[in-house]
Amino acid sequence: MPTPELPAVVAAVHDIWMRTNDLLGQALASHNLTPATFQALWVLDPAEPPPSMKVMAERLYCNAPNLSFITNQLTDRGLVERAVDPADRRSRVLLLTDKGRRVRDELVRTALEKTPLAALSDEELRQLKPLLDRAVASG
Amino acid sequence: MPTPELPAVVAAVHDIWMRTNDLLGQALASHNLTPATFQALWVLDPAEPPPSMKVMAERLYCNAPNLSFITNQLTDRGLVERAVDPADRRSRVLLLTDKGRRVRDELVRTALEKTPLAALSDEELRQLKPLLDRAVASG
DNA sequence: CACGGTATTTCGATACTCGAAGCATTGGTA
DNA sequence: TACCAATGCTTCGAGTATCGAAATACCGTG
Repeated sequence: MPTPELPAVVAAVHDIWMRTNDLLGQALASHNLTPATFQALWVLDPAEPPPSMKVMAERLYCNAPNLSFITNQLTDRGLVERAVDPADRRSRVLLLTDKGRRVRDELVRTALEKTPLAALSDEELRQLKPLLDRAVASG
Repeated sequence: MPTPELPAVVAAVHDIWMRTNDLLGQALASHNLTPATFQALWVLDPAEPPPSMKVMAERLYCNAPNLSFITNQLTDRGLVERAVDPADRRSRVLLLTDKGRRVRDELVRTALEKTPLAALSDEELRQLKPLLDRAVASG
C-alpha cells in the first residue's frame, strides 16, 4: 500500500528536473551543449580526482558506448580530454580543459540560478537536503 | 550568493530521477516502452479530462513535433488514441485505450515501488511534499 | 606465456529532439 | 460576407542520444 504522498512527490521531482533543463536551454545552446553533455560536465567536479569512463557511466546511469559518444561531443568542443590512467592502461580518465572548467563554472552557476529549487529559502533547503539524501542513499 | 545546500539538492533530484528511470528499464522494455513514452503515459491521468496535444507538450516540456512523435509511438502500440476536439476542430485530444489504462496502471505502480523515494517513510514524504510543491509552484 | 576477465571503442539500429515549412481551422475585421 | 492573421497540429530533414553486439587493448593469474 503506497503512501498517498508518494505519487505527488515523484511527479514534483520529475517536474523540477524537466523545468531545470528547460530553463537552461538557452545557456546550453550558447555553448553548443545539450542536457546530456551538460550532465556529464556537471558530474566532472574539478575538485575531485579525474574519473574513469566506467565511473562516469555509473554517475550518469548510462552504458559504456553512450558515454563514449558523450565524451566525444565534449572533446570535439574542446571541453574535456582523455588521458590514459598510468595505474591501469586499459582505463581512460576524463580531464577538464581550461575552457571546460570555465564553461562548467558558468553553466553550473546558471543552473543554480534558474532551477525552481532556487526559489526555496536556506531554511527550506536545509530541511530538504537530508530527506533527499536519505532517498539517494537507499540504493 | 547561492545557498550552500542548493547544489547538493539539485544533484540529489537529478540522481533520484535518473535512478527511477534506470530501475524502471526492465518494466518499460517488457511493454516496448521507453522513458519518454512512459512520461507521456504518466501525465495522461485517466481521472482527468483528456488533454490536447498542446497541453501535453506543456506538461512534458517538449515542443509540438516531439509530442507528435511520442504520440505516434503510443498509438502504434495501441495505448492511446487521438480524437478531434469538437469545441475546436484544429485541436486533438489524447485518450487512453483500455490497454493503455491497464499498462499505465501497472507501470505507475512499478515506478512507485522502485523509485528511491519509496524508501522514505510516510512522515518523511509528508515533510517533503510541501517543500517540493513550493519549488514547483514558483514557476 | 597463455588465457579468462575488464575497460573502452566501434558499429549498426532505433529512438528522441528540434527548427522550418505546410495544412486545416478559427476568430477578428472590414 | 470575404478576407487574413493567428493557432493547433503534422511532416520533413538533420543532428543527438541510447543501446546491444562485436572488436581491441590491457590486466592478472596460473
